[in-house]
Amino acid sequence: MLKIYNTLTRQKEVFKPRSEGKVGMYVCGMTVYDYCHIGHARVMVVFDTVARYFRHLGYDLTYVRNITDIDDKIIQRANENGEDFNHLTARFIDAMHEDERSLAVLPPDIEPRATQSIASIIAMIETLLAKGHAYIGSNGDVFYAVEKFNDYGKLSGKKLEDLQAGERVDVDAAKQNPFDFVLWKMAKANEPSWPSPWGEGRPGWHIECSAMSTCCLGNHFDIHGGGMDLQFPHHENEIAQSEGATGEKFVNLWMHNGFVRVNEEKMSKSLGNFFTVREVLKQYRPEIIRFFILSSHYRSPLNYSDEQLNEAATALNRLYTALRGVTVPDSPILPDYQGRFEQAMDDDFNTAVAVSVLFDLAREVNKNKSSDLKRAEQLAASLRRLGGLLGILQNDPEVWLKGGDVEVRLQSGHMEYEAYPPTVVIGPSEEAINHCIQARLDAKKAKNWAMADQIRDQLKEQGIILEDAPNGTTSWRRA
RNA sequence: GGCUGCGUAGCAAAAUGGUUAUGCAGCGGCCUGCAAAGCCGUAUAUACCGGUUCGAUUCCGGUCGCAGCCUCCA
Repeated sequence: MLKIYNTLTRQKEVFKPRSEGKVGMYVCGMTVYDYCHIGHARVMVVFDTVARYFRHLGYDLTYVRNITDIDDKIIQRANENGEDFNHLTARFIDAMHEDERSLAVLPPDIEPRATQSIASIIAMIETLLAKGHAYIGSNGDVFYAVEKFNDYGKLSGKKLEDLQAGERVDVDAAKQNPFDFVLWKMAKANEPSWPSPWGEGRPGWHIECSAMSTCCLGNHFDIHGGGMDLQFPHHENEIAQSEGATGEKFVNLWMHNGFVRVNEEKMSKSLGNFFTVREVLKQYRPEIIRFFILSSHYRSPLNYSDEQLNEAATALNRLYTALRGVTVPDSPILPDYQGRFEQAMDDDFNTAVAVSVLFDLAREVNKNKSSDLKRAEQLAASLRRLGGLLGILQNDPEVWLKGGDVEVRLQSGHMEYEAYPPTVVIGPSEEAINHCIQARLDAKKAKNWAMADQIRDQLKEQGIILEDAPNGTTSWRRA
């Protein structure tokens, strides 16, 4: 029985789809004026994992994640670069897809873009005006009137009278209430714009999500997700817009993931303390990042540091080490482990516990390797398949363990969405390593332990760890 | 000021009204020429103060500390 924490009710609820066996899920995606950072990666990985699990449970899922490809920051950045805004967003959409692909994030079913949804945005604004939820301000912009929506604040638990308007930013004189927000913004000279009943302009940020989500999934759908910081005002405003326009309930269940932090502080663009995915990828392989994200619960804060990433790498090595040397048959997942795994995931997608099941499985594989190979193979198959549900452990173990430090080369620009980023291994070549291993085997045969140990130590300094097997062979991996 | 949420062993991170989380690091042992990996065993915990209870880390109240939102932000 799947339970999910609902921000709207502040508790875990048994998930009940609106329509038997079907799920509609909308997640707020990126504003594409820069590269994705680890915080964005968390959203992608978390909701990808949610999507994978829904499908594993047999739901017919429609996963929609939008792209905001027009807003003030995009215009500003394009101006700074002396670049057409369409060109700018195209570049960063490509880059985002590369990052996603490297993190084993499966593409959403629908990826609507604001600039391709202008007609439905305008239609929704017209409805809001007609119903008296919106007005045209003195500057020509169309605003949403928050006071006309009784439930305003129900998601974030805020009351209009408690909010501190103008505390950090000047209040726009064109607004009737300081918390009214823009639905349609009039274009200044040389700004990108679209024709509308109110003049040339562009949509406000919040309206695009209301328009795109209801357009793709219907007026009322199951799940809406995004980062914690979108709770207010973005999601609050989406509710006001959508419910104001349709008169129907908008979303049953709101999911919000926690922040990635750096030194106990939110990683964010404005603080400038962010690490882009491609930056981190220079040092860590993508699966390590994914594992790092999944090793804590999606609603908890996640502290980013080298120590954490290194630990994730070590942990992942342990899982791959268990898989090493075992032929993994195409057998079903062992029921007891599947049960434990699902119990964890059913509890609000508790990936941390799900991962711990993988470690238990790894121990059992290791234990049975020498005594009961058949059993070990079955366990390994379960380990690999359960890992697959989380989007990890799909590499060849030998290849993974020989991978070590790599440089992942992303080719921004116009790479095929499907292409996996090529990795470049740092350190001695396989040929050189094998040569050393042979020399050491000879030394061992001559019982020249000093020589054998010296060779091993030298390799270790270069990040190569040797492991002697009982049958006299030596295998190696990169640290 | 208003509203969220959090405080678990050396580190990270789950869970639970009474019973092993898990990973890394540590300690002891097995294995090994010695290692590595693996296996077995083992230590260290629930911010503080009250309350409810036969029993609380878990529920309730308070204190302290931390983070987030109340501009844009995943």
